[in-house]
Amino acid sequence: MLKKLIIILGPTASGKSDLAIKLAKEFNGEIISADSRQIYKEMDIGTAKVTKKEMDNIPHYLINIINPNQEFTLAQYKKLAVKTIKDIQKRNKLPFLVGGTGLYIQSIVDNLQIPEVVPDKKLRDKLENQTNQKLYNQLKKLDPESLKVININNKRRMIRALEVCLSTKKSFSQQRKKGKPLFNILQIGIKPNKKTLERKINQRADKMIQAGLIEEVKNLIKKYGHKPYSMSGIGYKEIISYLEKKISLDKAKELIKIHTRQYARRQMSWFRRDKKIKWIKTYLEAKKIIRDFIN
RNA sequence: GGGCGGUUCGCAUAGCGGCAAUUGCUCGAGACUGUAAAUCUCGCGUCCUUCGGACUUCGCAGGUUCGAGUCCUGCACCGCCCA
Repeated sequence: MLKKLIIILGPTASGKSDLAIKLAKEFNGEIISADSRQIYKEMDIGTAKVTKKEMDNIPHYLINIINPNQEFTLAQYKKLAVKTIKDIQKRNKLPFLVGGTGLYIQSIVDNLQIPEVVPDKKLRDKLENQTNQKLYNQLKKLDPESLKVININNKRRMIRALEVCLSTKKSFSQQRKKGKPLFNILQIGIKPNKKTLERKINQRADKMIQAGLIEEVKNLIKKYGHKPYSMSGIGYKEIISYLEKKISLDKAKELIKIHTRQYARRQMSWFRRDKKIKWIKTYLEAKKIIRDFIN
């Protein structure tokens, strides 16, 4: 008998965190974050982390787990998340996986079998210097199937596919498999209407600036420089451009809003694929679905 | 009042006689298994089921031409300079 897991997902700024906290209070739950940016310590304002106070004594996991100059991967996330969820279940609490990183969520929902090939920096650098056409030709030989899913212009993903092929001597596409379900899962999605979401996104961006996003970015640059991958997130890259005097503050704000909107769109296009998601509008709807699910 | 320069798909931009018209952004749709807030693809005048075809477009009104976004004339609006 699989143990139960509730997933709360939705586009950025849709109110997932608030909803999840309320639900966790209601159902004796604890929260595991599924957010690829909130894993970083010291990146609080720009990633819209909930504050200690907002957490309202509900334990939150997988937030603030690594430094901004460290690397983090899907495979690590999956291991940590599964372990954390099981741990919560062992203590007879209801785990709530909450976030907007579609791939992270899918790794749990579909129990993705991630090829155990650790990123090989040297190989990646070497491949990085080759032309896309060359990488494409090589992939065509080693794993033609993968080209159905990877475009010739997508160097990053061609490199990963080659990395897996070369290291395992097997094709990458053969190894992208789903495992047996790990949990009995209920997926709840928040789908705000477009106008509302756009308004919330804009308001949140302005609030971030007021709350000291610029200071946060300055401090991060001082400690880690502006090169780490963590600084490529929305809200950070734009403020960096502003601090480097490439754009005005108004322009930076505008770009943050645009990029966030585009991100929300990409998230929705990811979520739309999963027909198991139950889309809701209100807390009460969510509460009812969960009640039915756990009884 | 005079002299230039401009007016092209939401915004910006190309176009100097064969064009439904370039490019970037926005916007819309989509892909996604160890970087995923990343990376990448497609679409974007209207209509037709398609390779494709039909129709309407480049400030407005005329003109030249087989053919005009492109040349000519007039008008309107915007920008800069001289008064």
